[in-house]
Amino acid sequence: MKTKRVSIKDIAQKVGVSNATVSLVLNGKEEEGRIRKEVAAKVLQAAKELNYEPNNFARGLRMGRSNTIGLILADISNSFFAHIAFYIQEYADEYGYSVIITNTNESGDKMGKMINVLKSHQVDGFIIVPTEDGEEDIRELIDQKTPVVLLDRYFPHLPVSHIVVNNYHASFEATNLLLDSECQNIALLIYNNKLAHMTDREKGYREALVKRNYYKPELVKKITYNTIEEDISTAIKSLLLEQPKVDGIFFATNTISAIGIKELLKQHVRIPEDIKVVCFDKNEAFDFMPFQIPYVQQPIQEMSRKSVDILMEQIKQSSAIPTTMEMFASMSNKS
Amino acid sequence: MKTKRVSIKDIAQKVGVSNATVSLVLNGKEEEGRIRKEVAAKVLQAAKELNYEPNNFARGLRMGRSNTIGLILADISNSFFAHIAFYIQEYADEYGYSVIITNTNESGDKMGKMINVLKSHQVDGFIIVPTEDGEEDIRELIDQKTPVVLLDRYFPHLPVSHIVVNNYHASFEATNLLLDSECQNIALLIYNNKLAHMTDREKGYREALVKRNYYKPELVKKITYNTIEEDISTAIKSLLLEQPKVDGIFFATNTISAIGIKELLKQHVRIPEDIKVVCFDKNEAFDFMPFQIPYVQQPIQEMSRKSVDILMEQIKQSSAIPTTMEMFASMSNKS
DNA sequence: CTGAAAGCGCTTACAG
DNA sequence: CTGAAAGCGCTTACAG
Repeated sequence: MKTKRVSIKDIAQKVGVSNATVSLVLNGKEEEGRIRKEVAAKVLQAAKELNYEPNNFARGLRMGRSNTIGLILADISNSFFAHIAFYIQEYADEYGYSVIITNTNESGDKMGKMINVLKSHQVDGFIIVPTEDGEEDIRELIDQKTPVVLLDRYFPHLPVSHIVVNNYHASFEATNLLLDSECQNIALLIYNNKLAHMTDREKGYREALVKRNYYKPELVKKITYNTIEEDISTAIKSLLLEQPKVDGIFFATNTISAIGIKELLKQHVRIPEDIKVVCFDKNEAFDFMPFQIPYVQQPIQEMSRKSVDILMEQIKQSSAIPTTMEMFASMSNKS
Repeated sequence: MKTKRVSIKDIAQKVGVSNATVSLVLNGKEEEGRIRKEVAAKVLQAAKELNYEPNNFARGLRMGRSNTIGLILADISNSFFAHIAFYIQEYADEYGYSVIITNTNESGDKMGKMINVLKSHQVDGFIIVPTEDGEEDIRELIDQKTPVVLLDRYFPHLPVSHIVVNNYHASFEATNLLLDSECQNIALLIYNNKLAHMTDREKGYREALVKRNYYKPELVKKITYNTIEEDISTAIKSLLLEQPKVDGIFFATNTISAIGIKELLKQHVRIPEDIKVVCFDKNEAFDFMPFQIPYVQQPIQEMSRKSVDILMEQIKQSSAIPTTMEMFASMSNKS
């Protein structure tokens, strides 16, 4: 059994003042409440002695705010998102906010559920990496005027703040990198997924190739998240049979690249001699390769910070216009 | 501005019953409160129509429970811990609990701070991967009778539930694996850290070697977390100068192994021809190596589940005796 | 079978 | 400069 909580009342009794005075002092509003310095000191002293800890429930109930934000990630075990979680927590802390992190595993059902869980915890706002079929859930949040910022992914028709990289541009650059190294038959492995950040990536790839007349639709392989291993294996095998030979591959995500490169090695493809490779996002494993793998480097830290900043903005002034930030990624080999 | 919240009172008014009735129905206590079926149906109907969402603050304030547990990790960007977070969230959900995840980055100061943050959120209990200097903070929690379960690490003199693998045994086995492959000069890279799980690992290594008269203290290299890159690089370089030549290395953690292997490759050491390697915990990068790396495989999923089970036990029956579980890790190459 | 009422701990407008 | 009091939304013992 927890020992009985110490409440403001206990402090008030001990010092011999009213609850109001204690509350004012504890919240650093002595000025405003014009409390005498000595009284304030006594209160603080007593609070420390009694080991007082505020009850956030009572406070939240009264104030209608929780000083907590909900972070909904699509896959917490992906290092890209794990780092995002890490930074967001850091920055939120600077605002005096804590973060409840939850995970959807790319399931739309779970996203709806997580939103409800977090709502019932009275979070003041959301930072969400939405799932493919999550548009309706996000729309509901907006309708309810809940502060929300989307991160990494967005829905083009939804008036909601979002922080993303310019995926089109990043993919265009990544593809150009392959073109510049003399590749002519460049494949793309990408999720079979309607989210705009994904279609933007495909578009960047396509336009870079079209521009040089190298675009071949049959070299675009779509991967389904739930059957990722098999799909990638099948895709790679089929690409290796193509004529003329595939000499470059652009992997459109972190996870796809990890599995894809593994499969290439398994098929005894030499990188980069046989096939050159470019990836979206870094994978830790790249460090261990005997060859260098260029990748699109998203500014994770800045994205995290901005998403917190914008959310705080929205929480403060409740009528905020959606703010959108598109950041530019850099290529790992040029920095 | 958020649209005004729908409260129990609104439902009560709409249906024409009292708050009590609504509350009973909403909590599935119609039986207990012997509410008429029709009334219950009406209430549920109205709740749905009004889009009612319970206010957890009011509930928590009233009940003195939050149905939330606090998870404090030492390093959320380490995939070992990221997976733990993932599973704990899953299992907690089965109990109807949500999880607030926070991160200490191995800093004891931050751990104390996080405990306070979570307390102020009225979590019902803690699952903690403690930092080296966190013993006092944990002791305080115990003194306050707060339900707490330590995970992955523990303090031998603290009467507190903990779930760990038998680190001694796992390291003993790992070292034996090297011995069985004819290694005679086996080095250890391990954190310079007094936590029992670390010293147990060193002990397992040492005793396996002592038993065969191969123990050489100079082959044990201590790494400091904050200067990990330099320390490992220095350690590896110095090991490569040893005579007789080092022919095996045991890396005592996930992160150490990742950086250590990177350094070995950089020094053009061939694995396993020149030096055989065994690691504690899997690193994703291992999949990409042209060689197999045996590693100690902790039962992450079971550890996560047990830690939730035990915490729930403690939360329910508040006087619970500390429960300790020591699980056995397996070697990756034997399963 | 259902309602009226108390109270969880806090903050804040108001009165003095 | 400080206190008394209301009220946030819920649950639950009690009365009927």
